[in-house]
Amino acid sequence: MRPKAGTRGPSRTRVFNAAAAEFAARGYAGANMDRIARAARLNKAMIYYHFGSKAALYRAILVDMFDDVGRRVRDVASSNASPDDKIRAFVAAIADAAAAHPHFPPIWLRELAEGGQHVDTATLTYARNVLETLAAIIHEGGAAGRFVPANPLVVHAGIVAPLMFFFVTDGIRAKLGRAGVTHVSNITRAGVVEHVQRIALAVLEGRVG
Amino acid sequence: MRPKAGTRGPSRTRVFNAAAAEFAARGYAGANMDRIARAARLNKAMIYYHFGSKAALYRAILVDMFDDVGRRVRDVASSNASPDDKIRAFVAAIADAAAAHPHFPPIWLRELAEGGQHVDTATLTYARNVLETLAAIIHEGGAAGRFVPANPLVVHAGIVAPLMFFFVTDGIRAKLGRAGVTHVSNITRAGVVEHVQRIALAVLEGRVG
DNA sequence: GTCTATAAATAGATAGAC
DNA sequence: GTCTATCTATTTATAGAC
Repeated sequence: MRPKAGTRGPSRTRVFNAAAAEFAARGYAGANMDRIARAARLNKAMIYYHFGSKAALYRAILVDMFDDVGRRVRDVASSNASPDDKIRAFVAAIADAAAAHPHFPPIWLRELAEGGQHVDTATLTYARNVLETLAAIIHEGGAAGRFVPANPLVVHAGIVAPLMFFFVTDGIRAKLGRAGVTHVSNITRAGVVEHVQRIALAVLEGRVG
Repeated sequence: MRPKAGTRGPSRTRVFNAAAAEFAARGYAGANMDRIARAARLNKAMIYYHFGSKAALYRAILVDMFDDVGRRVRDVASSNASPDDKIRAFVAAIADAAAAHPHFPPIWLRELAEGGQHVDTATLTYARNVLETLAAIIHEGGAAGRFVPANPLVVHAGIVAPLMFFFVTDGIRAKLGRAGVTHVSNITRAGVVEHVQRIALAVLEGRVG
């Protein structure tokens, strides 16, 4: 197995982490190589020494992200929990991955917004595996007579979309709170995860209509 | 040959439409003033003549977007439909606004991803009004004994997040389809809207847990 | 209102020393 | 592996003619 990004030498790791933060905050086009170099406490030439180009650097971050999510999700599917618990664990796994890689939600959201422009075949395969894993859990639950038939892509979107929204709207929720909107502060990560788990199960168990 | 849609009308409108498409496709930083000018079949100087700067042009599009969504949503709330139907109409209104302004979902999603960096006070007020309108409908349903208490922000996210995902993932869904993922083609706008309506009502009527 | 031409700044990428 | 210096292309923005 390829070593995880971040274990391959101090300067490469520093570049990787600085770049992840920069891409998350400003997007691919908005990201600036000079700023990444400064944040990594290195010079710009070192970025090109380690990664070759801005695009390659970005793709390395994408692959690292999906690699991790994929691993977590596969662990869930290969456990011998009940289908219900696997769905709960699937939701938790996505949330855990997002919490472990704070740059993940903004980067992924932007990638969606631009139609997966920077997603190469390798990255797409990782993303696809996450989806297929969920599909397998749904199928398993159907075979066990616990789930009704459901489109895996729709269920997936119903899980990922609200979670990404939650992780990404910290800043905006704070802005709304300062603008006088109530109900802002009593939204917690655990609460959102539980909410999403319940909705996913209600859908899969045919309790929504 | 007839001008392309979006290049008709007075020059200010042409700039506006071309810019909306460009910002949607490439984000604020990725958008290019030359490309906007070409798409509007005008020269770049005209953009500055009409809007002054790239940032001002972008903000004009943001305000226009939220202004329209706000109008549609207010119409829903001020009708005398039942709370259930108002929720259904609220969901449909968001989807209609997104369909009427195809640039809306990608721009909004990116804006979320960067924490509302380009959202000024005016835009925030529009966004806030949409939320308060939903809160009012929820409150009304509660007073009528039809809805259980629910956090409006959570309900709002549960509606908007999946809808935005749907509108924004056309390209990626096509990519996934070509990569062999099944269940991709039988996702329709109407189906997603109905799904989201049902989930929102299931949540508000206390049927999810 | 509309255009051409260009200034001024920025940013991705590379050369070459150490 | 790390650095400084720089090349080259791109891009926001403006000047000024018509």
